[in-house]
Amino acid sequence: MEVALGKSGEVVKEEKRVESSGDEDGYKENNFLKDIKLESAKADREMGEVRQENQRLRMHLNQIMKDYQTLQMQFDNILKQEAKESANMAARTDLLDQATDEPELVSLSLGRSTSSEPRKDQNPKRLKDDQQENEGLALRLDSSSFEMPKTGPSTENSSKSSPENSLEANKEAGESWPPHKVLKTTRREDDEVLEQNPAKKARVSVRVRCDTPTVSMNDGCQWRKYGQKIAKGNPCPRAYYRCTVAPTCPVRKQVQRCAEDMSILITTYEGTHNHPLSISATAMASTTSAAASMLLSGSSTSGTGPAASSAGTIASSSADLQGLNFYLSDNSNTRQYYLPNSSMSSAPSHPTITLDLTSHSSSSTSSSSHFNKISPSNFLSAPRYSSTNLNFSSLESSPLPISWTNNGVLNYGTQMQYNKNHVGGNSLNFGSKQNQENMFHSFMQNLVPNSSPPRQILPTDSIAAATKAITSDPSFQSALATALTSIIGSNGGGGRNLGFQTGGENFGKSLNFGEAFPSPNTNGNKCSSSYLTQTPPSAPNSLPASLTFLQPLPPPTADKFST
DNA sequence: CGGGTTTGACCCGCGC
DNA sequence: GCGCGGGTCAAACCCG
Repeated sequence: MEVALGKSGEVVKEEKRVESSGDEDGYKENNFLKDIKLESAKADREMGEVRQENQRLRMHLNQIMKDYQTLQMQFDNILKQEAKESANMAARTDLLDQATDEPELVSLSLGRSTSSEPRKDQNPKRLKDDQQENEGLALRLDSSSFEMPKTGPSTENSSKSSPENSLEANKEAGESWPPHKVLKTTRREDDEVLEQNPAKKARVSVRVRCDTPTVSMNDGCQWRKYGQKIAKGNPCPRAYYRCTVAPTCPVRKQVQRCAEDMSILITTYEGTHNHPLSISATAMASTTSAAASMLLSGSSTSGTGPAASSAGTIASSSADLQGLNFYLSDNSNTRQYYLPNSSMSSAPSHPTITLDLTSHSSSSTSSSSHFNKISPSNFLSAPRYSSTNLNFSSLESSPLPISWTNNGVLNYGTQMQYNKNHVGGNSLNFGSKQNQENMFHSFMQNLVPNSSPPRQILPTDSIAAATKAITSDPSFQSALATALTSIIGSNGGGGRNLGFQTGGENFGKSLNFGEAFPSPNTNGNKCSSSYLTQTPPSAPNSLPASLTFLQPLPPPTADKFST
């Protein structure tokens, strides 16, 4: 009994305890409810904040969309304007061709050119029109090598306007360089191919200022040196490199220092990469391809009688010329043509474009002067050669006009010139002195189509500011158009590779502005070519459909390339 | 040992 | 036909 009583007593106690505990639970419950209410209120407040933030973001988004549409409209206008002016350019090119009477070789040069490397064009003149087009685009990005996530009307357009796109794959296969061990045995085949496809490969020569004795262009590709030669008239040997990224890659390049100014490094690219490129290599490929397409389109207007099919190329080429300060001159008769300051002539062999990235101040040490004053004999000794030069140099008095802030806003110096004085009125001086190279390099580096997802998400203010700057500044519009056409025109068909069409409809959607436009090269490489930083091989460039302005690429991991 | 560089020889186109 | 010059080959060499 006691036990039972005791037990019952315990039970009672336990019940009381339970009651008391029930009271505690009730208290806790109340507190919990209070907490819930508090948290609910807090959540409401936070939700309100989130809503406000959401609204702000929405407003920002709307603003961005507005800016985007504005930009897109401006881009369309630019394209239309360029289309008009391309007709003028074609007409002038015809005049030029009549004057030169030297078809096929058109050397395009960015900036003044003291080119001491007269090119001997050895291939016969028997070119078919379509082959000319192919040749002209020899250095453009190979679309077949890339996985294009985006397809669309641009594909049709490009395929229509540039039948060479479809031909390029075959051409690639045809002129692919065999591994050097089988070079000899297959050489005849190559010759046959060349005979069948006598279109001379377009060459793009890049002149950069490089004070360091051993540094050469680090353009993102892997090169194997296969020869060296002392060229006549130049004490500096010319080195021959072959692209080794892919064993069958036909791309070759020549590296040589300018005889007149040893600090100037002349790198000549020839051929088309038939493999994915790194981002930095893509930048160079874009640049060179744009120049090549321009060159080709220019040559297509030469006296050899381009087919009507080249008209599209002409248009694209003229578009490429937009915003670039380049010079037309004819070496053969010491004549200068001022398209937007360009010199153009032709020779029977490799069409060559020279991108002169040397600063004007540096060039003043050489015998050549600014291209506005240059005598054709200064850059091409042989009368049969001529060149078209795209000049990124500007007048001496023009300090560095452009800088990018961390906000992604492009700042123009007050002396940024949007020169409309010249015929065609499309010259754009990218500033002078040594910084211009960096500017261009940064510019090019950030024009690299980027397929890799790691992309800086910008503060909307930065985007809006950048967009605003773009939409409001005609100079940058021109520069942007130039950069775009360097990609669009690179495939001669309106950027099929990049997944946007020249109409700009798709373009804007893929245009991203990185958080910061890169500062000039920080890797200590004195070569202006250092902007082409080598990217890790793990970043294959399936050519993206986006044009991305990114933060500076990491410094090159290694510069294997030396002259 | 493999890959890249060096370097003399060779090929080929062009001009005389 | 010959010489010149650019471009390429390939064995030897170098280097990590």
